[in-house]
Amino acid sequence: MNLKKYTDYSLRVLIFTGLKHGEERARIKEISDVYNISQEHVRKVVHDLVKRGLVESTRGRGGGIRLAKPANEINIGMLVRELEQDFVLLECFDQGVNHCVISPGCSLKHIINKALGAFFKVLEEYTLEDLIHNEEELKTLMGMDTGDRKQ
Amino acid sequence: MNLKKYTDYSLRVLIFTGLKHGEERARIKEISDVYNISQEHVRKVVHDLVKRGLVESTRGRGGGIRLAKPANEINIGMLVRELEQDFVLLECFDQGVNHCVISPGCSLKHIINKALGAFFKVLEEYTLEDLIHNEEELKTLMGMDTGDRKQ
DNA sequence: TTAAAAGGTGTATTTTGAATACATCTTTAT
DNA sequence: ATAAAGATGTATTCAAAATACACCTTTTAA
Repeated sequence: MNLKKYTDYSLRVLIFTGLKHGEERARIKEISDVYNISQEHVRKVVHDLVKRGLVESTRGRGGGIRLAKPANEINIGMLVRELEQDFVLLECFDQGVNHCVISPGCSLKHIINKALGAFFKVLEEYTLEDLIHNEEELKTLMGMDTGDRKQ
Repeated sequence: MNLKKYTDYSLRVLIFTGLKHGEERARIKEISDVYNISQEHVRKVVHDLVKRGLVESTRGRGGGIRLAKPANEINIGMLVRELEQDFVLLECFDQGVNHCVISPGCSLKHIINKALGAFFKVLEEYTLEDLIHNEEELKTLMGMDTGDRKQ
């Protein structure tokens, strides 16, 4: 059982971006440096987040990305749901592939579904804001605490 | 997000086995036939369940497997936990691999862990007995309803 | 007006782990 | 003895994720 690294990266990109305020923008290069993830991956993730309407980007010199909406409107549960798309926890979750004869009378899928629901219910109680509430600590960890990162 | 097929298979093997009573035993061949899973895989799964002490097997003619303890003592949550072993939902779940700089101050892992806890809490409310409560229906679906499957 | 900085996009390759298959051994009832 | 049943280790296949590469477009400051 796992989530995709992609999901992990996306969340981290949002955390980083959420620490920028006003006209400040996060650059792919910065994000790539802070997390030690290749620019290529960050690019992909960012592009995807733009398509989903979670961040907005500006091209060209002085460009970068910033959140497309307030951090407290970005729900973690919904985010993870979107990023992970398919939840085929059991063969029978995917009609069309399923050929388990007992699935019509099998309670397992209901139980697993209920558990999955509980999983997301918890995630849905949080927003990006909860992930960046300790802004100063995070900035320190990222080496953004000096305030002069003009490169 | 997904579970291993292996986990799915294991649960199904247990369901089938749980439908046998008294001195009746389930044979790998039977299980393989009912679910249309190759004997090779069933073999692996069964072997694993034996090692985990969930079923006991008898070799030789007239052999087969049966539950090693009452169905209501086989907890679904514990089972899934065991079968899925590693839950590295985020990079930072695996110290040793993790190199995310913000992990010491990152709330995400706590949230995900809480959600995972909720997932298992639901599963832990059920035992194998709950999965075979509709014994007759399951037997019918499996083509075991005639009562004479002596092959 | 052009060069550099920034993101956009498609495709290719690598890696990993699950899924599957094969071969051969051991045990035991008849 | 032998056939039925499980035990076990290894090898192969396959798919998906992870990663890398190449090149395009937009913007703006010099």
